[in-house]
Amino acid sequence: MGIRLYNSLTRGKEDFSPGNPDRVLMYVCGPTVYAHSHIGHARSAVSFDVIYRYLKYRGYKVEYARNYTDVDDKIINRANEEGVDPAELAVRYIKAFDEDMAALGVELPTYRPKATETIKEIIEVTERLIGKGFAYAVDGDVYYSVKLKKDYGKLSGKNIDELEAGARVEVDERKNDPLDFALWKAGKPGEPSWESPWGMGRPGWHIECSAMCMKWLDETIDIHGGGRDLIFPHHENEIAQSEAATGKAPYARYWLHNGFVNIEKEKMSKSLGNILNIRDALKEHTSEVLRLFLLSSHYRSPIDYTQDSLNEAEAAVERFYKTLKRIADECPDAVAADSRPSGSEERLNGLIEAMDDDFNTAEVIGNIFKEVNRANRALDEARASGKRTSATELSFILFAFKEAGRFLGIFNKDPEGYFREKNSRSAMPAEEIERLIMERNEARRLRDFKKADSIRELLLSRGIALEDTPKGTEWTVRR
RNA sequence: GGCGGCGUACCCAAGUGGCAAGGGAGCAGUCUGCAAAACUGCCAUCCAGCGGUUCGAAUCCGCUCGCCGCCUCCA
Repeated sequence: MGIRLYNSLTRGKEDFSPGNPDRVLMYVCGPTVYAHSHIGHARSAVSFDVIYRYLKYRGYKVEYARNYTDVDDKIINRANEEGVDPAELAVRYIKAFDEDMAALGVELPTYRPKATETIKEIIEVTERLIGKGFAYAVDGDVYYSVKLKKDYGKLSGKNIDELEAGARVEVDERKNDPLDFALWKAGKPGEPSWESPWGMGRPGWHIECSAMCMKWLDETIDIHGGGRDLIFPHHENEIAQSEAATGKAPYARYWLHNGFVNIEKEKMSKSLGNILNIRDALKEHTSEVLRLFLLSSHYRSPIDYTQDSLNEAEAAVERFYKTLKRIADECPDAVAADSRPSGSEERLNGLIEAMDDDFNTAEVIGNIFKEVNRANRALDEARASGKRTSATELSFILFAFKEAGRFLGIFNKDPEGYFREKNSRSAMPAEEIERLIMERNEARRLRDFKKADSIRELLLSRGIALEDTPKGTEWTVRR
C-alpha cells in the first residue's frame, strides 16, 4: 500500500503516483505580503509542511516551491496608505512571514521564489500565450481569453456560460469577454513597473504562479496546493494559462486544498475585525500547541479556533511530555536503547497507514495517545509490583513517538527542554519556588499538614502547581 | 441562482460496507497525610431525520431538515 490522497480535480481519493519518485514536484501558493500573516496562513503552511515532511519520510525526493506574491494591488494600496515604497513593504512582510514560519517549526521549502524575481519568465509565458492565440494585448494590458479552452472550469466545477450570467466582475470594455483576466497590467505612475513588449507594467496575479512553477519545477508537476478559496478563480486560471501555454495536461496531477480556520465559529474577516495573526496567537500558546491544534483535525476540514480547543491542545501536549519525562525518570534503559529497536517497525504500521490515507494526522495523534496510555500503564504496573519496567516495550513506544515527531513536527522535544521552557514563564522566581517547596517538605516531614497545604495553596494562587512524585516534589506553571 | 462541503456522545474529533479511535469535561474507584499526576471502570444498542440497496451501512443511493464555503486578487 502506498499513499492515497484526495484530489480536488477529480473529487476523490487516488493512489499517489508521481511522474518521478526521485523528483516529486510540489508547489504551494504562499502569501501576498502586505500584512502580518494570520492563523489561516499558518494552517496552510503547517498542513503542507507535514505533507512535505511525510513524502520525504516515505522515501520520495521532493522539490517543494512556495512563493511570495510581492507585487500586487493590495501591496501597492497598503504602501500608499503608509507612504512607503511597495517593495520595502513587501520585504518587511516577507521577513515577518519567515519569522512566523520559523516560530511554527515549518521547514524551509526547497525554493522560495518571489514574483518580482520572475518577471522575465512571466513575460515569456505571456508571449507564448499571445503567440498561440490564447491572449491579446490592449493598451499595455494583456488578457487571457477564457473562452478558447473548452475545459475551463474543470477544477472548480463551473461552466463558463453560468459564470457569465452571474458575473459580478465589473465590465471592462477593452476585454473581449468579461471573464478574461489580466496576465499583464499596464503600469500607472508611481507603481512598481518593469519593461515589457507591451510597455512598462507589472504581472497579473495568476500568471506569476504558472511562471514560478515552470521556472523552478517543471511544466507538469505532481502536487499543487493552497487554501480552499484559491480553487476559483486563482487555480482555475493557473490551470488554463499553464496548459494553454505548454499544450500539456494536466498541469498538476494532484490538487490539494486545505480548509479554513474560523475564530470562535466565525469566519475571519476584516469586516468582523477578528483576524488572528500568527504572532498574536504565539503570545498565547506555544508553537507546539498551535501545531497540535491544527493537526488534530483533517487538513481539508474547516476548524474552529476557540479558547476551549486550544486549551485542550495544551493539555494534550502537557500529557505527552509528562509521560515522556516519566519514561526518562523511571526507565532510563528505554531511553538509552537503540533508537530503532529491532521488531519495532510493526509498531509504526498504524501511524503509516493513517498518514498514507490522505495525511490523516488526527488519527495519528489518536494513536499516539494510545501509546501514551500504554506507556503509563506499563510504568504503573512496574511501580505497583516493585519490579523494573520492561525497557523493550517502552523503547518501542519511544520509537513510535520519535518517528511521528519527524513528520508531524511536534512531540520531538526532550522533556527537560519542554518543562524548562514552560517553567521559564513563571511569574515567581524559581529559587523562591524551590525555597517554598523545601519549607513545605519540612512541614510535611513534621506532619504539619496545615502548614504544608497552605504553602501549596499559596503557590497555586501564584500559578504554580505542585506534584509529589516518587522522585520528589515537582512544580509546573499552570495558566 | 450555480458549484462544493458538512451534520458522530456534554465539548473537540477519527472512522466511508462487518459488532463506534483518541482527547477534554463529568461520575466512581486505586494510589496519596491531603492533593496532583497516572491507572481502572462508567459515560453514543448508536452515528441530523425518513426511506431504499445489501446477509450486513455511521459508511452506498434518494428525499427532507439544519449549518458552512466558493462564485469579490480572502490561506
